[in-house]
Amino acid sequence: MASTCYAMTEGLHVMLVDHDEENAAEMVDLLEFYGYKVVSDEYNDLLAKKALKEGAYLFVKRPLNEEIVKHLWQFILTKRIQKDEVRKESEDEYQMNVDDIDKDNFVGDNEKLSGEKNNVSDIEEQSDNIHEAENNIVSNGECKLRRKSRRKNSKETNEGESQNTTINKVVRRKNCTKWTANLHAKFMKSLELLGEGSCYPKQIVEVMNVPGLTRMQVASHLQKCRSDNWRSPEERKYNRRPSSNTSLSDSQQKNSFRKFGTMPHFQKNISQRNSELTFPTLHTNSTFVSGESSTQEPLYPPQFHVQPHHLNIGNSFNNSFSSISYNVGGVIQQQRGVSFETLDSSQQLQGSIIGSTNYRSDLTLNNGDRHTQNDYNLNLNVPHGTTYPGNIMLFDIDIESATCNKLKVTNANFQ
DNA sequence: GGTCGTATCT
DNA sequence: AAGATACGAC
Repeated sequence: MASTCYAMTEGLHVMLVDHDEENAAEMVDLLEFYGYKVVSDEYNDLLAKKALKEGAYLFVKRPLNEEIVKHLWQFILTKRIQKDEVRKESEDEYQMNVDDIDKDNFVGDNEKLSGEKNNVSDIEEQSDNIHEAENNIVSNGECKLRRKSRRKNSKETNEGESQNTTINKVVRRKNCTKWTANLHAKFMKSLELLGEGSCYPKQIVEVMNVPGLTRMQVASHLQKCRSDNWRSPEERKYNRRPSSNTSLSDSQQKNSFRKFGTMPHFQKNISQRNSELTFPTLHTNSTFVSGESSTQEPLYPPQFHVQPHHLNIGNSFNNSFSSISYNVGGVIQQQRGVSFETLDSSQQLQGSIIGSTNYRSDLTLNNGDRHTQNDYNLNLNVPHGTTYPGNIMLFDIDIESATCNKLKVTNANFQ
């Protein structure tokens, strides 16, 4: 690789989709020369605006100028640095709170956290989602250890060997997950999919397929919903509920027997909320480099429309997407375990070629032999005998982390 | 040892 | 009061 910027572009996985195979091949060559994978198509100001608004890092007019390609990484890196700084600030704030609480009790744990922070600051190798996930994992792990430790100490206390276990009683609360209407809608839809009697937190987490969202968080939310003690932020804003008569009192809960896998009984506004899950649609050809969405924004799936022959291009990025499997010409069916992105895409974009990326922890989404656990799936579902005008999008995909779902890529429709 | 539902905490 | 955590049960 002759480029001096190769060191900077090497870690950036960019995906190119173009209807013009020949042109795409050239672009691939050029971008690969600089360590990317890429594309381009018609330039459109409105589309550019929307793409940028939707989180694209850069909207590039075709043909790609070599200088732009050469320095493409700077746009991505700038965004990443900005996001990293914001994240670091919030983490510092969080760390201050933790220090206030823990001071002397959890020196070891704080050191552990500091280690995490060092990793977090490494923007070349890490991304937001994986950080959230890791933080959760660490947090949960610590929680479990604390719990076991407390149980053990409790046991010891009962046996008269230890007298003071309060040192382990310090609780470090992690940052709260904001259950937005959108996230809740996803949650509710997963409940619908799983069905009455099968609504278990673990399954819900898997179906929701939201990176960083933990089973415990879902369980907590499920508890709130089952007792009808959760309202969307909008509802909270406009009508404050008088002290609850609707939810079960503690004594009532104690007296009732455990019901496993039950679905929350309240279903209001589900359809309305579901509408928030529809994805932005563009009706022009496009070329853009995708960015990442913030954690609080709706999780739009990466979607793209390609011609079947783009799979040839796909082969060109096979090498760099070794963990990605392709499912060509398949029909997306509603089935347990399939993420909503796929379901919604199939429902909304019938007859279209749909590509979506999904990060799943342990569920198999397609029949691809190359699918392995903890991999990304890239499904290109292409109706047979259909041709489409071209479209080009650039995805910034970090294979080493769970960034895929955070990519907010505006899909485009071609008629 | 993992997950569940419920109780309790912040 | 939302969301995290603790905890006993399975």
